[in-house]
Amino acid sequence: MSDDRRLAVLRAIVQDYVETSEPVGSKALLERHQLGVSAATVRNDMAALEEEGLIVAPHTSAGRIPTDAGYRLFVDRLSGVKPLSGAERRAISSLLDGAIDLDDVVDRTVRLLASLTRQVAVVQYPSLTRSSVRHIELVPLGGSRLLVVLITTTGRVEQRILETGMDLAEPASERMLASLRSDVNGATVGKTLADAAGGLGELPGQVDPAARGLLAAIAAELTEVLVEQREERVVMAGTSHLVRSGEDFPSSIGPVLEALEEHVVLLKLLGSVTEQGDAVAVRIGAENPYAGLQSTSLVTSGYGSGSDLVAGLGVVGPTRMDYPTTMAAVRAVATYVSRILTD
Amino acid sequence: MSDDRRLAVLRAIVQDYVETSEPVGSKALLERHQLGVSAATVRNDMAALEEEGLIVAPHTSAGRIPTDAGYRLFVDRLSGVKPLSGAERRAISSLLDGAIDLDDVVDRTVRLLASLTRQVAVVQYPSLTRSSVRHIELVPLGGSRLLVVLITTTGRVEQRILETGMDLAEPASERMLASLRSDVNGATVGKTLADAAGGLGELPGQVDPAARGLLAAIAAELTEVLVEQREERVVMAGTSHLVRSGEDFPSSIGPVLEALEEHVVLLKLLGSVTEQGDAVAVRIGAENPYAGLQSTSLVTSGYGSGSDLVAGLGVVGPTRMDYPTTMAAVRAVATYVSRILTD
DNA sequence: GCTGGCACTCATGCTTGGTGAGTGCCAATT
DNA sequence: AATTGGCACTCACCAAGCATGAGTGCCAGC
Repeated sequence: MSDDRRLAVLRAIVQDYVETSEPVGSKALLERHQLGVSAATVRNDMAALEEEGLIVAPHTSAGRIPTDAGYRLFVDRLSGVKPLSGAERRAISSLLDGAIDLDDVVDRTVRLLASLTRQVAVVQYPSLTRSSVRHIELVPLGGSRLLVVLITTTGRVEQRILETGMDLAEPASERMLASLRSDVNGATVGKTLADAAGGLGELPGQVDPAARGLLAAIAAELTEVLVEQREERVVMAGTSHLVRSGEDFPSSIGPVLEALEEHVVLLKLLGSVTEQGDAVAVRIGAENPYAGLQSTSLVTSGYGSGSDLVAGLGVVGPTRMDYPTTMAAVRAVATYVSRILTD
Repeated sequence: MSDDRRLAVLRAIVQDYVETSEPVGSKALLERHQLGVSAATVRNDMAALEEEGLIVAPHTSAGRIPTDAGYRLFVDRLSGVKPLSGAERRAISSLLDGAIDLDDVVDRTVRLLASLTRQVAVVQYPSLTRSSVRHIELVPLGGSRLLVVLITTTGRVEQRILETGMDLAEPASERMLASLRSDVNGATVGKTLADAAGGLGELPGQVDPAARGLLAAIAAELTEVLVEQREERVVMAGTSHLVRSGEDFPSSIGPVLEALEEHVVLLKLLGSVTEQGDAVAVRIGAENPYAGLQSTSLVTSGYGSGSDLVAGLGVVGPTRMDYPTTMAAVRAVATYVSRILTD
């Protein structure tokens, strides 16, 4: 019994099932693929594949559909990554090249990915923890309020408003603020965000005692932004594509939508991806730890400027998904966005 | 024939249909409401209501359901606004009081509104056009790039990065920047955003000729932010609730999701609302100009700090909606958020 | 103007029987 | 030992038929 042919049968089953969304039987397989053997032989192979847990029959007299494990094998060993068409490449570059700032890049990316894959696209904002400080600005507002602005190398801007309890309009305060500004910048600029938080901690000894209270407040605020990275954001597009592939979800798309709205979940999923380098990662069905996403697959990739990956992006869809095409699209978009961010 | 009773019948039909989501017949009506007349009489009234286009029968031997016009009449004349329960009030205040900054307020508001109404909630960020300038800051980045930060009275921060084409690290540039900073602020602070754009236009005559080019670039950038308000943002939550009420949509929830993803559409809808003061506005079914939302209703309200309304928030759901409760929730959340923003 | 009664309509749900896709197994062939 | 053709068998699916009953419109009487 040839292992090769069995795998060829699995590949054919996955391809047909993805295309037709109907369980595929031995006869249909023979018509659409040149396997060079008879239907009975294919049936024997299918029985073996079912034995190994790679395919199942939804009911007695129906064809087979791949299991999660079947898709996994397909992705790992049976599918090349389909190259994108020229039109698709052009669409990517022309759309993303028109972006005017970081928000716009992210927005265009997520929409592009959604329409390219016809699936739900998710893009994480370039993460704070992996970028470094470019500038910190202190801006006195009216009265005693102080605006703290943090600018990162990835072009992201974070701001917090701080109640200082002292009158910032006084000349003394202004001078103090100016020196604080240069001290804080000196202690942080160029460092990664985690290091910068440390740098701030060592500062108090060197500054004017009168400014210490203020510095402490500023440091606390910045540390919160820097370390706790509360503000990690994701954007999403293409949720309406879920409806189209609604039959693929056993119960309903409700739980899926709920899971997707829980941004914390998405961040976890994308976050774990960036640790794997910039390769496209695929998580299939129950490989996924979150209840609402048990019958979905994720195709994700890290992206970012230069060599350090700062965030993840990807696509969420039914396990019955055209993996080669989706993986190609995710990879292409990730590399293109990375290139744009590097400039 | 008593007009009053006919309207009472309409009210009863709307209430029952909203609750049971099934066409309501004359018999069911008698059981659940004390109308003091017989089924036959109710049937006569229903025939009259159908004549007026307020209700329809989906097919011959079924009860009646309200038309858009029927809901309209119900909302305008037949429904009080249901007061919120104490628990709901407490939930609103405790949840929103915990917010730490503007982003967080908006985020919590939209989630709160979604879970309170069990519908899709939409919240527009406080609009630029209706707030005024609190501060403008110019921050030189590395090389020749300049960061322009705009802070509004509503606490919103907008930033743009500008390629100036000159070396900003030079002492001369620094001095120039300092004077520009005060000039620009002098010409804009305290003005509404539209007026501020005008103020910037009059500035060039008064400044150092060497700085004119830079000023023009800054002014152009700010004008874009100020006037074109490109960055108006909306956030959304509770899309999974659409699935639950899926049967209420004739075709599918697909088009609805698509329309909701088109933020421009949402902005238009919410924008037109703020012109009507802070009353709760209801748009029912086909009253709505957008194709995807023809079978949905919107319940919206303006909100904002003090007397000037700066943005809209609301709820999107099927026309078969519990209007009194939804309107109460929207109103309560709008007033509470307004109060928070005013502090 | 209201009511009870009555004939009529028609969506819905259930049962029934037919159809066919697909399978598993076996004996024959290479 | 692997492959193949043949064959009996299983069920999901569909369409038709039928019963049910909710709901209606209309009419004659109060």
